[in-house]
Amino acid sequence: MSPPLNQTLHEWMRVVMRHSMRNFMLYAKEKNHSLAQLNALLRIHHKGTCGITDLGEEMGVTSAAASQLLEKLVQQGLALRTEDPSDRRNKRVVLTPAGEQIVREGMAARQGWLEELAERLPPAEQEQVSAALQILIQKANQLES
Amino acid sequence: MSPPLNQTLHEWMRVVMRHSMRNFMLYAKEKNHSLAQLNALLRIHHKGTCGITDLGEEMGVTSAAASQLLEKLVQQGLALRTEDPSDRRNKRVVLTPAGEQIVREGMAARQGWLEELAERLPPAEQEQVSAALQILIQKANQLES
DNA sequence: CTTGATAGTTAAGCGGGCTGAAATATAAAG
DNA sequence: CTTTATATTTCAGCCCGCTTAACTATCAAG
Repeated sequence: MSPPLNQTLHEWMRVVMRHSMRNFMLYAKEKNHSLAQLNALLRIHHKGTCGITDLGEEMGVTSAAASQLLEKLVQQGLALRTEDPSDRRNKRVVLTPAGEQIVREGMAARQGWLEELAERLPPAEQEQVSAALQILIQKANQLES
Repeated sequence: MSPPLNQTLHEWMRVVMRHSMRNFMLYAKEKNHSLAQLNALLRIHHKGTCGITDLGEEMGVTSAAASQLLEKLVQQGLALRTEDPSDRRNKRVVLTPAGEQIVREGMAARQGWLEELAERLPPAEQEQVSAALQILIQKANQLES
């Protein structure tokens, strides 16, 4: 019998946060991006395409801040701003391939330690862990839609 | 048969990062702490007690930066600096109860969505997930020591 | 006691992100 | 056409964190 899931989750997240936050900040510094920029890339990646105000709300900042942040991303060739033809007040924001690349790298930087860990598990346990995570993933997707 | 663990981990981390990063940044803003400060608290919490230079190395910044950052934490009553009696050049950094509290709150903010998700799983799946995460936790602790 | 190494602090300067307010452009309503 | 609302941008001013470089304090070796 395993400990209650709540307690296990708490402990697990402690481990995850310690590693992934550290790795992510080091990656940001190495690549000369700010955390705010990386977070914005992650948001845009997730939403697919969205307006500037949406983006700001999502990140908890004013639309002015979002606009300025986006400008930096555009200058770096990581994102694109295009007008919405149906209402030219709105802009549509999307990531460039370079922007998508940064998102992928950032993920990899954050989860490298986990993959290393996973490799050292015997196949049976790998199977067990994979099955359990699939449950969580599925439930998360379900709650989001 | 579940998908390969590597692929599952990748997908899982995408979900975790999206939620936990967002929640963490919103928490930081709400409480008027910077991410750098929260990260420092997390580091000190984990190392238990350490010198200023150590802390800087851990975070990937110079010792000057670490010293300044720490000063802010001390002013806010979140950390304490004491001299090492055996070598008074060294300082020992520890968290105050208020500092520990912030760490706990930050974790809670990051994992709230996960707990909500876990509650909606049937008991059998909760058990299955908990068992699998225990495997990962154990392996992580083992790799760290 | 002097020399040199080590740990930490302080100060100046730089760039980044945020806000509030003003400005611009577009759309919708009367 | 005028008015009002919406989406975004620009600007000034602020705070923050980082770095380099200079400085202080302490220790250890000769």
